[in-house]
Amino acid sequence: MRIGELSERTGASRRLLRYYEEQGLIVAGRCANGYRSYDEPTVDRVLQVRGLLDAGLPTRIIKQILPCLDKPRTIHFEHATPEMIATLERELSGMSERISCLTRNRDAIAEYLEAVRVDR
Amino acid sequence: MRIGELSERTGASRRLLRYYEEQGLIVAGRCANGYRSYDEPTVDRVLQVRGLLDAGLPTRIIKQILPCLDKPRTIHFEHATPEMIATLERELSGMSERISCLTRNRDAIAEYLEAVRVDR
DNA sequence: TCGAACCCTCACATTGATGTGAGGGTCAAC
DNA sequence: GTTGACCCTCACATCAATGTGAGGGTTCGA
Repeated sequence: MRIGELSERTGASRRLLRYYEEQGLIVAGRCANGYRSYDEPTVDRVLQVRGLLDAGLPTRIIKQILPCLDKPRTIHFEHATPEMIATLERELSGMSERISCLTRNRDAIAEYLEAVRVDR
Repeated sequence: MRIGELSERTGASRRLLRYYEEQGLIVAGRCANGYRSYDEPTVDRVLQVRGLLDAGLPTRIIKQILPCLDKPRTIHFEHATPEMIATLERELSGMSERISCLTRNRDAIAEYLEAVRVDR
């Protein structure tokens, strides 16, 4: 699959896909003519990257933890260095915090909407 | 309270607090000498702003929705214009999506850590 | 009255994630 | 063989959120 199709299927612009590659988040093969070539799993990969980015993780961290998260869920122990684990733990608690904060605020908004709706 | 204390109590740099003010996210009174002066509730306000920012909302949206979210939980109906409600609904679903995405990824990380830990 | 520790504004720098455009190949169809 | 839809690299632009520093007041205690 070339970049155009990947872009369409993931919703990420071509530019962005090149950026992700530059950042080491995805890999692309090259055709004889220089065109990037992607395989099927890359679609999921991109979606996951976008999810993590959206979660507020910077590319540099995503790049680190991505190898642990790919499906099929093979556990890659070779990545499980102590630093890696520490990073994951840090991100894990950061994400949990973010989730609860996000949830709190979402609920507050929902509650507000509820109140406003009832009152109309 | 002056900016230094607010900074310490919220963890936001002085610079950042001035920025938030510039963006209309917080308000500051002024002492006779020109120093900014904050009241107690501003502490919570700043924390909430940081939460929302961290949740991925841009300052421009936060500024819009903040009036609806302040405690004490008075519902300000005057803000409940149709556009406001639409904005809130959009953000609400965006946040929900983000929450589930974040949760998925967090769980994946947790699972991985679990597996690695057990194996040691 | 001096210095430390505050505060102010202004303004330029940076980082991360993107957009956009220039200049230029590739390829398939017509 | 030309056109249109792709692709490439390079590089500059932008936006939000910050940092940083210059240049300069204010307050307060020793």
